[in-house]
Amino acid sequence: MAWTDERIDQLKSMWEKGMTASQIAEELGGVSRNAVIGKAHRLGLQSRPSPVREGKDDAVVPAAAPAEPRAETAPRPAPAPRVALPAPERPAPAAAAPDAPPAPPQPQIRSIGPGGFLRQAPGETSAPIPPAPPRRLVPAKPSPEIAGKTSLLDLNERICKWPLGHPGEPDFHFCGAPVNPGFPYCVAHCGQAYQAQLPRRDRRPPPPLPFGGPRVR
DNA sequence: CCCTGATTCGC
DNA sequence: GCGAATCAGG
Repeated sequence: MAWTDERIDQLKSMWEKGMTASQIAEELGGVSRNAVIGKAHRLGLQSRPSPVREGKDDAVVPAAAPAEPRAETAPRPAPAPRVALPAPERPAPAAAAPDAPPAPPQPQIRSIGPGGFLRQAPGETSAPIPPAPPRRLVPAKPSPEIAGKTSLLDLNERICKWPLGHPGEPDFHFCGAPVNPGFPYCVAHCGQAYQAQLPRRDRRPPPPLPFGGPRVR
């Protein structure tokens, strides 16, 4: 899959929103997590707190580190906080200071409501029209019967995909046991899914189907 | 084990 | 430029 301008824009946008490389890769499709990370770096996107990178630095850095061990990598400023909430408190607008320049627009005191929207500030007359916080959409759980069972959405490389029940039934789900490595099913279901091929002479011809079933070669 | 991002290096 | 492999940490 090629890095088209559109996909690069999507990558930039999602990276800056703070989505993980895995999420971005999944969303874009056709690329791996590593590809996303590699591309992000090549694009010069700002790196983010990595579990690896921030291993040390207590009081060590300011104390004795004017000498740069590596002159190549520019010093990375501390990552900005992902959300900047308005200051919790503000002094009243300067009515007692006639000489003071006009106060810059003051951030309103707002609180966060359920769902992440910004509540209207007290005394605020016009609706703030809160920008909906970017949220990652996740599929809703289909039905209560499926609770605790392995649904289609739970499938991955390492759990058994053997279907139990039938699609459309309320409790249709999948086995979910750990797979037999290298196979899509657990050991038990591999036993059902795969059968040793017998020599021709040992094969029993299938009984004739009443409706003239699929042709057997 | 699962996950994360960073880095390297052969292509 | 690309991304799998690898590293290193949570």
